[in-house]
Amino acid sequence: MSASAEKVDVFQAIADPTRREVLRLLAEKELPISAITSHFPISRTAVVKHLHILADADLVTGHKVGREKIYRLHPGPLTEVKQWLSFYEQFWNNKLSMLKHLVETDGDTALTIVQSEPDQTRK
Amino acid sequence: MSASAEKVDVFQAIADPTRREVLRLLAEKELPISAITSHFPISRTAVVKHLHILADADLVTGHKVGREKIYRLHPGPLTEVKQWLSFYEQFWNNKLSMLKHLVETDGDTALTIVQSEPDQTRK
DNA sequence: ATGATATAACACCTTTTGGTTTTATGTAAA
DNA sequence: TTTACATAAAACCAAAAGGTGTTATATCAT
Repeated sequence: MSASAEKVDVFQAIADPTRREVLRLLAEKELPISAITSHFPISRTAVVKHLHILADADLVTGHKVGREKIYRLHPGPLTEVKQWLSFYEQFWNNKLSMLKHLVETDGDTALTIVQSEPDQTRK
Repeated sequence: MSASAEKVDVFQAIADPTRREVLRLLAEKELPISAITSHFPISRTAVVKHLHILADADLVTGHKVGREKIYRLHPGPLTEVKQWLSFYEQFWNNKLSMLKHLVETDGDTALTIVQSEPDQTRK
């Protein structure tokens, strides 16, 4: 519920490389707009727009100190991304990923496991 | 190195809700374009564009079988997102996050811990 | 061969995005 | 009280995003 309160999706907020870089900067320490701007080749106005988007996604918060507006990282919403990702981790954590997921979620799957006899041709 | 080979950033690829839904569908099983389209209220052409973006981000692969083009999930590039996220996990895993990160990464930080004298005005 | 199906390739449209410059406002310092 | 600084707000712009419809091509089934 900042100035705009327009609810930006966190996935969209982190889609832009400049905004990700802003988050990285703020991870080190909170910074006023001018300090953030000095790290980029773009105008202050453009940086402010990015900050508003990040604020609307609740990824940063800003508070005024004197004539400066200090922005601070607020990483909470990133948990949504983490949760989303966790669903896909099963697909690279083991080779049987697809099959495993099918078995676990689709009760109607008729899955026949063919148990091979021990190889008696050897020895 | 698909048809377009235009290298789409994975963060941008997953920014769109429709594309995330496509990934979720393909997580269950590989599907032809028509089957994917039937899950959305948008045109086939629009779906194909989303698939191309996902393919350019290497998140899906497509192969032709007869007259159908079958798309399959290829979750590998999501590790990039996971790595990016892991950097920020420290910020919600413990309360001292900001300070801890500063101490660990900035060797030049002159951090003075002011040890207060026991309060002798009391008692 | 013919017709239905599945995709591909275009051309086009509207809204959003990421950027600019300009103008105004509040605060600190001389 | 000027002057400089830091931000805010507004108008504007080009390009990209997300969508549409049309047309063409390849394949499967009759």
